[in-house]
Amino acid sequence: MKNIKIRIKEMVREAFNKLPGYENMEEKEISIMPASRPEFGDFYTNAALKAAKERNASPQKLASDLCGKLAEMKPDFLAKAEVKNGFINFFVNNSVYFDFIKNVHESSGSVLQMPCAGEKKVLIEFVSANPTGPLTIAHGRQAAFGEALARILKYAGFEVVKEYYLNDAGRQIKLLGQSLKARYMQLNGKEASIPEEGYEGEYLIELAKKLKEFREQEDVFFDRFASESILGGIKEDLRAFGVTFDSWINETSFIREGSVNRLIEELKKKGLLYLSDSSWWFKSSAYGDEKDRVVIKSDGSLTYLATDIAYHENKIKRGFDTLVNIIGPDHHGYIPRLKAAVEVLGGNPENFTPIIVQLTTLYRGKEKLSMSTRKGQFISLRQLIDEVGPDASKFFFIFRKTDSHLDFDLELAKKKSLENPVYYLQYAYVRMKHILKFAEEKGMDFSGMKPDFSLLKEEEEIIIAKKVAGFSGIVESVVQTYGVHLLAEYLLELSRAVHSYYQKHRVVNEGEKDITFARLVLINALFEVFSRSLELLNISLPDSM
RNA sequence: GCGCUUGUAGCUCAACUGGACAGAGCGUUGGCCUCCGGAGCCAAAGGCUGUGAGUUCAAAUCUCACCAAGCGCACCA
Repeated sequence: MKNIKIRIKEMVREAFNKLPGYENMEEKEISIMPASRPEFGDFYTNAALKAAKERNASPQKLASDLCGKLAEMKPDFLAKAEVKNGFINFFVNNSVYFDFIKNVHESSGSVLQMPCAGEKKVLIEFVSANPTGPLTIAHGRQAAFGEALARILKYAGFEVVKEYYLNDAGRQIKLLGQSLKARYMQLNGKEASIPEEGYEGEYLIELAKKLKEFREQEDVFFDRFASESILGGIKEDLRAFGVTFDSWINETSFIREGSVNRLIEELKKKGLLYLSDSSWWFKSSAYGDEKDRVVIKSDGSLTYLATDIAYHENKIKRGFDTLVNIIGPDHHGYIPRLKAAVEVLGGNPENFTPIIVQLTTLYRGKEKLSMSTRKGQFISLRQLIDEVGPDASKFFFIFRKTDSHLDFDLELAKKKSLENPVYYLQYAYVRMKHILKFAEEKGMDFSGMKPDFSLLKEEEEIIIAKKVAGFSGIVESVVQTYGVHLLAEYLLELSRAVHSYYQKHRVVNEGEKDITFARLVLINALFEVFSRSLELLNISLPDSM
């Protein structure tokens, strides 16, 4: 079944076509939006206001002309359309929503699977933390968001690849190796100190203990041992968190294959690199960056930007239409130069989509937990998972939009009360399951029956039917805006609908088989969208509490 | 000093990208347990959208200037 919004849109377009001077309205000129209050119907459009302005006409008159045409067309799904203040309000027949419920029932939910995105390849690069320390909660939020976004885009029909870019070369790894070596020496009773700007976290002491039985080692050994062990820990944490990657790609591979050097020569030939102060600069300022950036330092070594350019060339060559980079706010200054790189490499800068995920502040009740990565005082993602669990963590990370700073209260996340939205969700989920199970246990036989939705007249039942039908619209909004939190909010709305309905009306009544069946079908459809939404957000809920 | 993000009910946050009287949850106050799990439901109170101007039929949303918080401003990532 076609999305009700699309059907209204097509109808409005047709009505426009019947009015002289308004033929061939552009796609974006007609937007159909959910109404904000009941007296405005189910949906409304401001198309008349916009179109009239463009053409210096009276919006009121245009709106009522349009409405006249709509009335002539008499679409079966519309109860009425009326004009108010130049807006056109649409009142949809409730039967449309129940038809949809019926479809969900008959297809066992597969009608909910509706690709709406068209064929497009999307690369989502996220987390990409250096293997120099355990993942932090900042990475956790990025991981939770990236995974959910990937699932939703895939659901909508995109081809999606989740990728982790591994900085496994360079100064940071050296510093890490030296820090580990210092810890190792200390454990063996020798004088040694962590290098300037080195890593002081306790995790290196733990790692050094594992090395205790080894003899004196070369520096390279420490570099490799430290980064490989830490990477192993990162992978374990991600597994515990339920986040997976389709592809791991190493910085060193671009250096080893020579693609960095080749690319640098090409850019030199194109005049995009120049020599100054015995180092090579990328002309990023010509593409919107505030200044040019060094790619080869005066000592001859490469900056990270050099390999990043090679990496993004690689992304483009693999044929992705959209490049999503999920990063923390501390890297936002890096965006203009990467965008410049994408542009000179022949990619479309419009499709380069950086998403900045703002920081999370942890609270324990009222107490703010301060964090410093360098000193090694922080709550790692692993500690968070151990304390509040992966599912509650993921929900809290996801249900705020990415560009707002997040306050995460550990006490709240663990509370078993309705202050905690995760419990509210769980309870709704369990209630639905319980109803369905209860009905089954009663052994009522519905075989051969068709649900009669005309029996469902309660306000709460109509609300549920509308919410279920709204699922595809929510998915569509997420695809357009990358606002994953919209789906989390939708889940809370569904939960509210469940609790409210449950409180007022009994679903399973042995004496009234017809209405029981219709209600069960409704609850089942609701359960179906509920489960799918959870799956898209990568959150699992227990079957009982 | 410059740049990015944020500022909305007591608290945590929405507002479908410029739409109608700015909405939820928690908290507060007052009601609901014969009956599928009351870990719930219903109702009320609560707002000059940080401040001040501007753009237009229409601004929380766009422009400018201030104020406040966070983060950046390297031949570090």
